[in-house]
Amino acid sequence: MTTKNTYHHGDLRNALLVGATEMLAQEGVHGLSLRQVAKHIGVSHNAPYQHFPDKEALIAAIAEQGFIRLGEAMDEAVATLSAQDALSRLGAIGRVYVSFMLTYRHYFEVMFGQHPHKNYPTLSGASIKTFNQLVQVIIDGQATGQIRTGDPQEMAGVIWVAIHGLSAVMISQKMPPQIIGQESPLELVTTFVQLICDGIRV
Amino acid sequence: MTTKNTYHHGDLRNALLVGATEMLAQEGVHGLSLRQVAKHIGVSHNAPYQHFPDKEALIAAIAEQGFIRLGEAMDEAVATLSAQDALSRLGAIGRVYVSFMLTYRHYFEVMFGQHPHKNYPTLSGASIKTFNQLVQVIIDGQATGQIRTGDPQEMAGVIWVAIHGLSAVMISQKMPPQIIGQESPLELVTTFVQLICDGIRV
DNA sequence: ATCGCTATATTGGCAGTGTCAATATTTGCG
DNA sequence: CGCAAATATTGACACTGCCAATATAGCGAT
Repeated sequence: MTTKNTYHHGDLRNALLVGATEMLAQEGVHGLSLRQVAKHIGVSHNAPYQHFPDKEALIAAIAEQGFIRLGEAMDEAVATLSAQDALSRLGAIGRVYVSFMLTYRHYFEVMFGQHPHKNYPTLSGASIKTFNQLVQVIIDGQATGQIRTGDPQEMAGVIWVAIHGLSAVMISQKMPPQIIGQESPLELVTTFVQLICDGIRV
Repeated sequence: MTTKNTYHHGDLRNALLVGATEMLAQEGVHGLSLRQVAKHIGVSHNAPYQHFPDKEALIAAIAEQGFIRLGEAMDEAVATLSAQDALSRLGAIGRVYVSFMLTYRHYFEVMFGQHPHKNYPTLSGASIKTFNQLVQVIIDGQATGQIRTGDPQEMAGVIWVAIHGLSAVMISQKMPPQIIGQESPLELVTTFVQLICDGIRV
């Protein structure tokens, strides 16, 4: 049933994804090895190449899953909050985003990692779809008059980019330590979102 | 003089840094190989280990240089603008930051790349120093009454993090393509900085 | 049922990598 | 001058991604 025969695994592509994600969680993207994943699953070191042309392609597939899961988490966080309360929704999204990245920081590495040039259409499709969820929250907020008029994509962009930057900085642990570690990460997100909403100028 | 003898290069540590930075610019961090750098310089494949315990240590040294150079560029950009004009200064810093990262995107990979755990004190020192330049601009802006009161580090944090996120998104080319490519990158920075200054809320 | 085609998986091999150990060369100090 | 420390070299090992050739399984058409 689950394992039909030694030959012809039957669900190798998925097993590879799961195994690679698991290994990624432990070793990070740097320590992710196709051969190890294959060995862990119990197939030969070349079996993965039937389902992914590259190591990079496997990584892209993991990244795609990451965007999908992030989108689901954002959906959950927003669903419980009224569309009337756009600012709370933004805060909730921010907290979900950061905590997602901090929890599964291997996803972060892979979702925004170093493979910009090549084209993975389904990956970029997933990322766009997730981003559009945030845009929708902005649009709703404008409809209820809580968010000023203006291009919602641009505004969503600012928020996304700021939250993303915050995650990046927290994960890399290389940037302003004055900021990191001062408050709890999630409180920090709330502070940031408020600052973005209110602006900095007097 | 410059090359004394075949043995004992004389300035290997620096030559390694230069060579590795060069190769990084061409191949990216993924394609950076200690052995290739050594060969390019003309030393044996193990010579680097006299000056860097790790490949990671070499990368950390490059990252440190990156922060230093970024700080210098920020200094130049701010120097020509009056302290009275805090908002222009912020815009200028944002543009310098993004254009630095876009121009030397290998630096970006390395400055914020995947080596969070280990400790490289001089690296983190360099990054803090650079960040503090931005904090100073905020403080000046508060002194002249252009920026609202509040913890300058927190405010600098928002800006830094947003600009950093913008760079990250632009480099990874994986996120909202609705945003990227719409305007020129540097115009986009200006827009973003304005949005951050003014806030999003009505 | 069997033939054959295609998808799937395997073995073997290659060039390249980071790093360890042992060795060689040079420099500089007593 | 001599010798220890610093610096560089050679050799080796396990590991990596990926290519080529081979083997096995599944499955529709006859």
